[in-house]
Amino acid sequence: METNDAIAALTALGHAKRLAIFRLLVVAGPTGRMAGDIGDELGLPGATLSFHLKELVHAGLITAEPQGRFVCYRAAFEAMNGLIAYLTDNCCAGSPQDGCAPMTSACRPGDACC
Amino acid sequence: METNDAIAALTALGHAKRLAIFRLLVVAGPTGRMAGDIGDELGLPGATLSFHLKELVHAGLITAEPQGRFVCYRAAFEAMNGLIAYLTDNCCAGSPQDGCAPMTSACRPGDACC
DNA sequence: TCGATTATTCTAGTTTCATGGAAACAAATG
DNA sequence: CATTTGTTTCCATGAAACTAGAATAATCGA
Repeated sequence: METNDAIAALTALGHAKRLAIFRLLVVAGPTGRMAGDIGDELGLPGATLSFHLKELVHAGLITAEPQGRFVCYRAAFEAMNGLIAYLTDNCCAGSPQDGCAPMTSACRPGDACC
Repeated sequence: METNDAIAALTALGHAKRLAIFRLLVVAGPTGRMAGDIGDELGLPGATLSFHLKELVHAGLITAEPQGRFVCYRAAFEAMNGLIAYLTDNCCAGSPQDGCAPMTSACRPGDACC
């Protein structure tokens, strides 16, 4: 993932309503959710919802698939994983013995940090 | 990690200069870097650097430790890992068989998604 | 075709953030 | 104590983001 992509993704997620939308779609999984469904669940006016959905699509974090009158939104899991990889890339300059991170569930055996 | 903490962290990272600072500290590992050192490396004026460092500290992503006239900044790896865990928490409502994510390096065996 | 439903774009008002020079502050040094 | 060096705070300016009502576009059922 490029730096600019990471910034775009992080900026998009750094907002309460967009993070709520994204989390909703992450939990929903590959099935996704309809736009109106999301708006109902989060109590967002149409225009506001549409604005934030567009931001998330533009950041590459979700995808939109029109289905007749409806639009199905889904989390882009590859982008999410790419973002996570970007944040941890080359941590501690690749010297695990530095013990930069505690052994948490977010650490993987092959990581530089762990 | 609480939702508000995650938002604060994501907002802080969603900015080119702050992301550069954070990445620098992630690569530096537990040793950390001095404030002036960071400013030199990234070419930031003192005031601007101090502003962004404060934002990152406030978001819990880095820590500051005064050492005489110097201040050593370090990445808060636990916060970083907590943020990553927040993003992926309960993905696909805990049904791995949905195949919500491809098997990437960011996926761990125990994940709901993978 | 017509009306109802769903979603997006337009638009304007408000708020919030980023920048960096100058000044202030703190700690070490002579 | 005065000076130097490293860092932070103050502040004014300019830029960008958020919100949501109203208008618009697209689709479906009757």
